[in-house]
Amino acid sequence: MTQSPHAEGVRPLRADARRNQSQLLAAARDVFLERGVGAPLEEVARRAGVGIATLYRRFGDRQSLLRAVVLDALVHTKATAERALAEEPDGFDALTRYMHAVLDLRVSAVIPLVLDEIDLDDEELLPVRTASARAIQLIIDAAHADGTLPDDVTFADIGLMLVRLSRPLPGPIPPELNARLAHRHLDLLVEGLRPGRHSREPIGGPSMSLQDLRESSSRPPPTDASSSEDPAGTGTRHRR
Amino acid sequence: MTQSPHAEGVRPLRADARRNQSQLLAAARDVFLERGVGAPLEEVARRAGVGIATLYRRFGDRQSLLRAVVLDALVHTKATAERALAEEPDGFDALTRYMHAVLDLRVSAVIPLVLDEIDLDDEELLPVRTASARAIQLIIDAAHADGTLPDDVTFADIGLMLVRLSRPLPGPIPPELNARLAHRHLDLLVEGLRPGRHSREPIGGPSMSLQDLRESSSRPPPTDASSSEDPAGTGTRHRR
DNA sequence: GATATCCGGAGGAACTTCTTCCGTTTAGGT
DNA sequence: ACCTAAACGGAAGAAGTTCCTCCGGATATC
Repeated sequence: MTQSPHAEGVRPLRADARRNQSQLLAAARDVFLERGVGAPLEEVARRAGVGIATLYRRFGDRQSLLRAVVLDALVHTKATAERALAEEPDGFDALTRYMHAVLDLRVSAVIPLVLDEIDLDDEELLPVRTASARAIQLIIDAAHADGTLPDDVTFADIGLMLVRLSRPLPGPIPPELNARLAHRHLDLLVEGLRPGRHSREPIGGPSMSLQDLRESSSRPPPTDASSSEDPAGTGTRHRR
Repeated sequence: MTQSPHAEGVRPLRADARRNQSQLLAAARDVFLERGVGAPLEEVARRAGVGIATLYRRFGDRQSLLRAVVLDALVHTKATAERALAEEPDGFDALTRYMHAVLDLRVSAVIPLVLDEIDLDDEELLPVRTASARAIQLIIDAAHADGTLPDDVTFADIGLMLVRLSRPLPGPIPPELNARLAHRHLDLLVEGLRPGRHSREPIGGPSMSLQDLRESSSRPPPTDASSSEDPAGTGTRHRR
């Protein structure tokens, strides 16, 4: 996943080892998000489809694994933010796009999770962290500047709402539904609850009743009730 | 906390026992919310300020405790919903008020949490559950009816957003700040992100920078940057 | 086809959590 | 003020998890 900037002199990993490493990283991100940073490492290994020994071989201990997950998250977040700002002329559009993209990374909630587990201020993490924060701040500044985002909505608001939206909902909800709900709820936040806004399009994602919700753990989620697109249900399409 | 409908023939609990029971219930709710339903019962007891034996004396096992927490949650939710609907003429106002009140109960996220741990369909829980759901649905219907809530915003949307907002944010955030942020983020959802809405008042709660956020685990949260009220910082004041 | 690199899973050590038991404390009536 | 049934707390053995290393076997790469 990460294009690891392999230091010179150290021979690169064998192909299978590299593959396992990135699978472990992805699995760790998901497991830590779902069950907290104290989750059993055996579950991480299992979900990555590798043996526990491989996890210990790639990442010496829980700390290193956490650090790697965070580093990965920061790098991707920064790239995502920069791309959004570069490609969307309107500040609000850039912000919206950034937020949806970050949800797909399933990454924003990792940083607060590890806050009392690892040191974010060391020389490896600090620069990436600063750069990432700056990239996000640029988007927010842009949205403030062209008046499309109220001044009292700040960095922390955006970041924390992303944390709330990124965390998988508790209970036996299938991951795919969870992802679609996250995007729908982001739409809800972005478009607001009140009606009568300038020609509001219907929000994306499944419009579910309590009944639907109850059945969602067994059956596949209902097709979008309010809109027609995304028949394949890839789960990555959404408004805007 | 609950006015337990003491069955006849069974002598009522002694005063200290009753107090401990409700403290345990509150502690259990918080601990399960923070660390999941698998959290050590010893921590529940510690937070309730009682010995572990007392927990086992009041609630035979983890299951019973979970059931009691859920029951408590449902009863309070229902009451809150009914009060909101009765006292607010406007549908949207009722909904908003209900949502803020539920956040204060710190209760909505418990139901999904226990979904695969206990049976919600038995004869004790089912009626309360149905009644509670109906009360909420009434509010939503009212808001739909007088056009203050878009039709495609459903029961599940409201419920799940409350779950997201009720769960304490991960990381070392003091509980009091967590509560204020939850209300602020609800305001964000309710009022939306876009500016220029009909004379929007500033949203409540701390308007924080990344810096503020970082320091929030050690220092007390900053006084509201955007508004002046709530100098005592009781944490229960918010917009609307 | 040789070999350095990597893999998986078993298994003992260490730790966490559960749950009961019993001597001590306290509420509430007289 | 005193008595007693009711309730309490914490210690401690049992049971269950999780950690982490070691080694025989598999596989990528030259």
